[in-house]
Amino acid sequence: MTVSRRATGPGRARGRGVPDATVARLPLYLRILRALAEQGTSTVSSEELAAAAGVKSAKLRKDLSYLGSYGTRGVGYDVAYLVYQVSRELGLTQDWPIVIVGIGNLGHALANYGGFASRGFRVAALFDADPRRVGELVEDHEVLPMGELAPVVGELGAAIGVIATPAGAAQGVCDRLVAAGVRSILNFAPAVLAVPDGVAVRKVDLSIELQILAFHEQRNAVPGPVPDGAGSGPGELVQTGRRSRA
Amino acid sequence: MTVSRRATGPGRARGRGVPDATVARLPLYLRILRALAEQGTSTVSSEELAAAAGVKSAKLRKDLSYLGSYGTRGVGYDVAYLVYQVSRELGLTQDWPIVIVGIGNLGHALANYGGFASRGFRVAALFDADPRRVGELVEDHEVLPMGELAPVVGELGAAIGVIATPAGAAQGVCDRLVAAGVRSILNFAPAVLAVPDGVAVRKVDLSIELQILAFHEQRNAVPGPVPDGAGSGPGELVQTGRRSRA
DNA sequence: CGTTGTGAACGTCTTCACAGCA
DNA sequence: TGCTGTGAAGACGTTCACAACG
Repeated sequence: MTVSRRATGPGRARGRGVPDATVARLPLYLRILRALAEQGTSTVSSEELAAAAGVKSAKLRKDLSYLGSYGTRGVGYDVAYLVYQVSRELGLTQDWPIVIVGIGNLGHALANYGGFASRGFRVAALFDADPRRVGELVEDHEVLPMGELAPVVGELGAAIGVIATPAGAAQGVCDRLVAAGVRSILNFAPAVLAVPDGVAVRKVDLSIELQILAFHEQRNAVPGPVPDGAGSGPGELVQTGRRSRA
Repeated sequence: MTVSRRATGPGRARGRGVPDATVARLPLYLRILRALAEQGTSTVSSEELAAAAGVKSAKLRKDLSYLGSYGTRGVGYDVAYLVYQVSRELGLTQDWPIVIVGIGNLGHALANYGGFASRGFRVAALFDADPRRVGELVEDHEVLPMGELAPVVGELGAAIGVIATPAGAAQGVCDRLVAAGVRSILNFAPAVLAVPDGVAVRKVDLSIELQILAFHEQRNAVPGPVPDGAGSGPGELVQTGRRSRA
């Protein structure tokens, strides 16, 4: 499914073709590796790194093995080297200008979010359809009218767009982003977007997340103590039980 | 993994034990069903509903089959009835008071987010550690100091907590929420949380979402036109290609 | 000796294809 | 006839267990 090249014959190819599930975990590993680097740790074992990420060590080793053989047996992984390799695999060695459409409460929060810049993402332009919001200054950026979207996206070479509009406006905004050349979209609007082949969409739906938790609560409220163990991964329903500090 | 009861012997049990992947899609189906109901549609086929959700019809039918046999062969599903059944399965027939900790940009946006109320979630209290924010009025709620967390959570009977603090504060806030009786946590802080067994955590990491899109961009930039088809589901890397309107 | 890297087993999720029913 | 519900097959992801190796 999706987008990664499942390559060369059986058993997944040499180097190319990182599984989706692995790609979804790499940013987490990267965050932890960076924290380790900052605190001066130069080497880390799969056991330690896995514990910090909340996954099993075998999973972590298999994930990293798709990128190459970057560890040293009997020793572990060199933190700085691994940071570089993971960053490169994710395409974070370059700068990604992003545009945000819909500068309401959420759009504001996203425009101000500090976590982007440190990962190679630069909020390059903000757009809103509401004339009353156009011209407003948000974090060094003037909110632009929708008419400016195509020319500005083209000029910036922005490949990633964020939709933070109401649901009703999302598809129209999506179409305009795609027409302007955006090929990756992060959608916060509670709407299913239709896009042409070759355009990637990821969605974040806050209400859906809560509903999944409600399911957990309801199921747990009925029978008594929780009967299961922990699990991990991006597709998992919920994470439960992580005894000690990460 | 996780939390749902995988029950009664082989082949998954009668009625009980909805797979995680299915649970994660139910809120999406529910949203579409509600929209259909509002526009007066009384019956829908698996094909139509699946198209609107961006999944294959067989997947949708299998998903719904875990809840019971609520369709009519040769006809389809009764929209209103299905809305009720899905809501019940998700535990949305009751009201869920939620508390939000960390009323910065994101916390503000969450407190104001309209999508919660319509799904049975009620923002019941807001907390912040910063004395300058305490007392502030956000959407009918006065921001409370952290000292109030335990008593207020207990009084409200809040089972779901949202963490929107900086990463460094997340684990401490999490511990206090758990101590106060919260059993489900939605974490927006970029931190891996350690929780005791029986507490469910779901995380939303905005920066991770962008990094996954960056991976897609980088991979696509190299070889040329996108070589794959579409896919769907909550664990998927990215959704690509959804030709027509949903 | 300790830790990585990985083949093989296992479990889960998706898709196919069609039997079964209204 | 048309659509649902589902067994079976296949794809994917995780875990185990150990060979390979610094």
